[in-house]
Amino acid sequence: MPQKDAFDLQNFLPYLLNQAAEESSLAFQQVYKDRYGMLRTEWRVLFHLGLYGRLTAKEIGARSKMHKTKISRAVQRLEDRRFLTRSPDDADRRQEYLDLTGQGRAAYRDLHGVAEEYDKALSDTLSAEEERVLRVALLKLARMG
Amino acid sequence: MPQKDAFDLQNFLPYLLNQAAEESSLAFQQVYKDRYGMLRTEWRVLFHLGLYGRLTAKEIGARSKMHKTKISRAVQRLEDRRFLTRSPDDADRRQEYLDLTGQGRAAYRDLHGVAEEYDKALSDTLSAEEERVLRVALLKLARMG
DNA sequence: TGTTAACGGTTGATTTTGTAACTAACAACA
DNA sequence: TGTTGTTAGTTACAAAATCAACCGTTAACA
Repeated sequence: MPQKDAFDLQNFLPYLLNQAAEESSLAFQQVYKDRYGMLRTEWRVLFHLGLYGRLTAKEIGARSKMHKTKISRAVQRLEDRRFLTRSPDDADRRQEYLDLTGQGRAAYRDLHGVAEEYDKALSDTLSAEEERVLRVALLKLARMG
Repeated sequence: MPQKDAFDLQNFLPYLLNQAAEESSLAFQQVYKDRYGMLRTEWRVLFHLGLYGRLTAKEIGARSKMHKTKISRAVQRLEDRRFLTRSPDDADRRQEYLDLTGQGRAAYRDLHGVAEEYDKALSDTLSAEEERVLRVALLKLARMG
């Protein structure tokens, strides 16, 4: 009993967004995994530190909306692999500052370049107007702007 | 050493898509989880069968791009909970046909309605033109059209 | 036919995530 | 100060995703 129905999966925004997100992250994911053995959470933490400099785990959480346990584990792994260091905050000893190491900054610069190129390649599959509207709409849906 | 940089995370399409996808699936996820104890993979299998009728696991894989192990386990769980049944294909005994049970169809109809309403609510945060362009762009990025 | 390769689907081991409970430090205020 | 509540971050355990190896069937073709 196939339902001929106007509303199918491809019209459902959450599904559509998920498919587009998955498809569009695939190739980039491969790069940070192959080159640096990183997971998505680790790449995100690295990017935050590369972009904004010294941050605490909490600040990364506020910006990225990742859960604190994810961040905690990503920081742990990045520290193990010498991509970042921690330093205690003497004013509030519950938290610690995170800084990229030289190696971390090198990885960040490398991946940042790859991301920028990759973003350009994706944008090139769209018209200028499509791209502009897409970014605005996504920001709204992600409630980031 | 904060890098003042034009290209930050919020400009990176895969990141933006991920954030929008996550944010926009949250509320709907809650519904199929609370009402039917389903996971995302299970909801997807249910929807495919509800929309297109009898299918094999392989056909679901081709349409949804989910990995076959995910589908296998989702089918297993849906069968355990009496949302679908399997029948052997005598012409090719490697595969089996999947059909929703009455209970499965009822769950599908319910969730389909919820999805449609939810999609409408999401669309309402966008202008008509934004919505139109967004859907086209997402289909392109997901390589579905 | 007999052999080999490919296919649909499942299973098991490992990795990753999610949820809750926890520790240590700080804050508020009697 | 002392008590109570909150916060930053970690850990333990359960749930889920991933990956490779696997089983039984079918296809290809010598």
